Amino acid sequence: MAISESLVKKQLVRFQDELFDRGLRLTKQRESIFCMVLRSGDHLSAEDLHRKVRDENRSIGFATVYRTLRLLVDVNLVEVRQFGDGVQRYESAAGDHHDHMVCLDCRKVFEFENDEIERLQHQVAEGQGFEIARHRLDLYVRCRRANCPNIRKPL
Amino acid sequence: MAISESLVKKQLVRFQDELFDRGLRLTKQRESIFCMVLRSGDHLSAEDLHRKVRDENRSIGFATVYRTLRLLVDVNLVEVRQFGDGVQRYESAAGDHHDHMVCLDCRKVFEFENDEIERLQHQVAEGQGFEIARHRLDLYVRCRRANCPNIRKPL
DNA sequence: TTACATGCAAACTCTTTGCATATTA
DNA sequence: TAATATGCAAAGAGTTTGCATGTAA
Repeated sequence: MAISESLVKKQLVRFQDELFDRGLRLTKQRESIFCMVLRSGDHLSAEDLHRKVRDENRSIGFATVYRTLRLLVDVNLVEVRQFGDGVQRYESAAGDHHDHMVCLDCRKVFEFENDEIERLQHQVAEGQGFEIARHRLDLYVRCRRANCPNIRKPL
Repeated sequence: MAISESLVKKQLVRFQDELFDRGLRLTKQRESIFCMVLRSGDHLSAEDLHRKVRDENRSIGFATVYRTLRLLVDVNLVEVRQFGDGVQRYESAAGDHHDHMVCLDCRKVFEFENDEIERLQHQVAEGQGFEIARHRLDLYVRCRRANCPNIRKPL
């Protein structure tokens, strides 16, 4: 989901605070990477992010991208997704919880929320004496629409 | 889920048929690997399977395990699972559809079915003009029970 | 005897780590 | 200046592929 510029600023402040608490620093690279995640509003892989961030900062390395993403995940500002193609994708943790619908043809990712499904999940888990820490619900669909480019190899 | 011996036989026949249709052969290695998936009733990684199958056939190689699993997945006799630890796990496709509950402490995998959740998923997808090809619902839980060994590193 | 299957090792993809250098408080 | 951060390249983990050899119809 896309994010407002004021929320971008808020998130950056939170990142800075988390870093400060750990004796770490908000560098240009870290800011650039986190901003890219926030502004894109998409589900980007480390490679996607590296490519995009290099447009701003020519010499940024893969290792920095991965290290920054791990840092962001550790402080709960970013969440990791995996849609079954062996690549991790990253998304801002700001905003409401949602699940994902992935088009097997064009690989576009749509988000959705359904409180009733959430409620039933908790009911199922509690019925067996468990407490849900987190969950993942991915619907793999075929959009069958004219605007589906269907250009990438199917999942 | 564990599987009856009669179903194991039935599944092997289906495998043989699929192989025959493609001009391929049911070898000792392929039989051994598929039987292990069927009988274990667990969610095993390629490494798990390789280790177990080597007890029967000392010289079996990793490549054969991977190649056989891909073959089985291609003919819809086996399904792939990924619970977020970067390892693919394999499970017989025989038996009813079910979702998974994974304990973050002991990594034990429990299966469950909930028709109402399934129904709502289809409702969500159709509401947006999509048709579900498949889906994945994983609940990550903490069992908090005395019998949870909690010995492996958490996911 | 011809095609398919295997085992081994090498290659591959994605991600992490080691290390010397650069940067920041 | 002392600690953290970076970029590069090398290492890792999991999986796939190339190739010579083995095996089955």
